[in-house]
Amino acid sequence: MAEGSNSAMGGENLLFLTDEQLRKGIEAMFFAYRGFTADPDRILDAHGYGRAHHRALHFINRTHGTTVNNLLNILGVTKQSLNRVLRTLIEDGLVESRVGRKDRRERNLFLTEKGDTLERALSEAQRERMRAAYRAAGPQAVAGFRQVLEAMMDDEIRRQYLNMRDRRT
Amino acid sequence: MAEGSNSAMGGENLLFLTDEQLRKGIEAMFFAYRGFTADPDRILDAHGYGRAHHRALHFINRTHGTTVNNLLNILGVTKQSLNRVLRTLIEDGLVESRVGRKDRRERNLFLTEKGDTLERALSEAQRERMRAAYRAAGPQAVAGFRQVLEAMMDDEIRRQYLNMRDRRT
DNA sequence: AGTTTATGTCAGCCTTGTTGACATTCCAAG
DNA sequence: CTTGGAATGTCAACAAGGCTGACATAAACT
Repeated sequence: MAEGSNSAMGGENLLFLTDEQLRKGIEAMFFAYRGFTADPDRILDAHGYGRAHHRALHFINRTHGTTVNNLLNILGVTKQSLNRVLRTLIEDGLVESRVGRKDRRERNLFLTEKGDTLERALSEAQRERMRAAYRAAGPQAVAGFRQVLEAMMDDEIRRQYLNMRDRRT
Repeated sequence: MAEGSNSAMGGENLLFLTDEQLRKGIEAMFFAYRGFTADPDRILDAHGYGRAHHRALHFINRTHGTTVNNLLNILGVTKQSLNRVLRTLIEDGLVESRVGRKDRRERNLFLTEKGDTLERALSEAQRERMRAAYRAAGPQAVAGFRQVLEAMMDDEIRRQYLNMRDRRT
């Protein structure tokens, strides 16, 4: 089923992909990712946090009340690594960890107002860059952008990604 | 094609960009980048190298005979950091450092055959994923993908990126 | 001759990833 | 009710790869 999608373009020539073009795409990913993280990095730095904190804040905000285990799966790091970050966020009063009501072994994670404020600042910086890029590239491009990115994810991850709010545009 | 993309082409054009959509794009970047680096990471690991080595190999291959300084600009790290990586690559016989002919203070960097072999293995893994993603998404999407990524880079970087072989598709 | 540039290198620090070991809590199956 | 195992937290140790600062050379420039 994955095949046959080509026909969509009226039998158009199906991607002549030279190594050159592919390498160019690879470089585009590399450089764009740098830009993508540059703005939040500056804000984080001013607060004494790193990218790991940003990721935690982002996904806690995304899925209010998520458990630690769920967060581990999404982030793809070890619990020890996440825990270090999480601990400082909790100590600093950005994140609240509540004992689960159904299963009291679990902890449900929430942003405090303070945490929400920082998350908002970080994501606003990032959204602003994304918005600008989208504007510069146009609507057609935006659709293509998402399609390629999604196709590039590992299967397991893509499922999680698609299940995260907003199913399909 | 129906030019102008959407319907509205008037003044404040197109793109209703909800925060939701922007956040979704941000997550797509995050997850896709993970997939993007997953395959090379496995190969690198087997050789006892890390992502930093991959980046060095990639750009030395891209611009044969580049100087250390040039590489520093492209990679955006300190010379100490690059040097650590470069030293092991030279010691292991993957990279050759020749004294500059015009200016003998400079070192020109080249991949040895061994270095070329590894670079090829790494980039082939990455190109394969990129190729698959492109195929799955279609030609339109590919163009859009590159456009958005380029718009997302910092200006300075974008210039370097565009000047790197293959000027514009 | 004196200054600047390109590179290398030593030392030390930080973040964020890893493993392994172990304690605690507490759900759920027997 | 006991117990196995899941979910979580935490301690310790280590590695990669960023960073800064200081200093050494050699070559080029003025």
